[in-house]
Amino acid sequence: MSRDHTQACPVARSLNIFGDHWTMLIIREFFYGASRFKQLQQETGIAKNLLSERLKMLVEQGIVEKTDVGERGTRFAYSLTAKGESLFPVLVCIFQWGNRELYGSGNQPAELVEKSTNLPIAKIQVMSRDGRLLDRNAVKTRFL
Amino acid sequence: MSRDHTQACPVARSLNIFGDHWTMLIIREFFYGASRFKQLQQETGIAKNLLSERLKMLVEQGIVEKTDVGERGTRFAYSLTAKGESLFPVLVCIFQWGNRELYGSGNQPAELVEKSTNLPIAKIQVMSRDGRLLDRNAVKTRFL
DNA sequence: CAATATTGGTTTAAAAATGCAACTAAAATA
DNA sequence: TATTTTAGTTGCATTTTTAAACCAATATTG
Repeated sequence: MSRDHTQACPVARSLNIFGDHWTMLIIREFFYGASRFKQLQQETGIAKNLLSERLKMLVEQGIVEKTDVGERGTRFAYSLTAKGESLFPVLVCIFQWGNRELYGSGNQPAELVEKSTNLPIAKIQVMSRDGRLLDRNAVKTRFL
Repeated sequence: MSRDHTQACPVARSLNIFGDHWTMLIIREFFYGASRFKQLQQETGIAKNLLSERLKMLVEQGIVEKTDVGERGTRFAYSLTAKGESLFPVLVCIFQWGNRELYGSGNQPAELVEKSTNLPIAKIQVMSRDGRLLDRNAVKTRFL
């Protein structure tokens, strides 16, 4: 990745971690159940050296854990930490945006459903704490 | 940006558009009210050639509009289209994740509040259509 | 148990993208 | 009219990415 953003902004700081072509795709694979290096590499199509670097970075950032699974060997499993799992809404949000805006209606390749009911999940929206829908003009950033 | 993802996945396709170091930061500036080239460049810190390229791409993608504001001149204003505005939840989601996970509690540089009340907005969450909270294990991707 | 295949990488070189500074033309301002 | 500002473009050095080859340890097969 290119030089880090230095701004004291949560968006800029987040982009320092997953603001690139591959990282969010790796995270997606974790949500789809991948855990091994090979899986991650094949499912995303990323080059092995980049995957290696990205995983190192994600482990450093506390987003991914690396555990030994080969009886004192060189076999490892990668998985999301709690911090990594908390990216779930971000991933869902990106999924939903792409699905709504990047395909003709009815041409979507997939949809997110609740496992137990098979029903589509709700559209993610920005709301007030008492449940009113907020459009972008109703929200501002308050600097602390 | 690097070579396009070819996967038929809404996440991969979205990353082809904003999966880089700068694009989401440019979008952030639009939500903060920027409209001119100079503003976007100064607030984000992006190099001018890159900003130029990114804006061209965003206009092509139908996310940003370029309008002439200088009485038949070379003065322009950029603004989000409806497609661009629909990135608001994605941006909010990234903001909230960064704010919760990347700073010690109480050290957040900013928070998102409702303009009219000054109260913090709700945390964005993944829910079923009837309003139940869904964790990542309760959701799956159904391919169509 | 020996031979083969798989995993989880590292290394290298070429291609592409980024960062930075210098330059420019038109328009706005003084 | 002179100066400044805007909205870029151009060129070059640096950094990243891509793709392929290579490797050691482990697991699987016969």
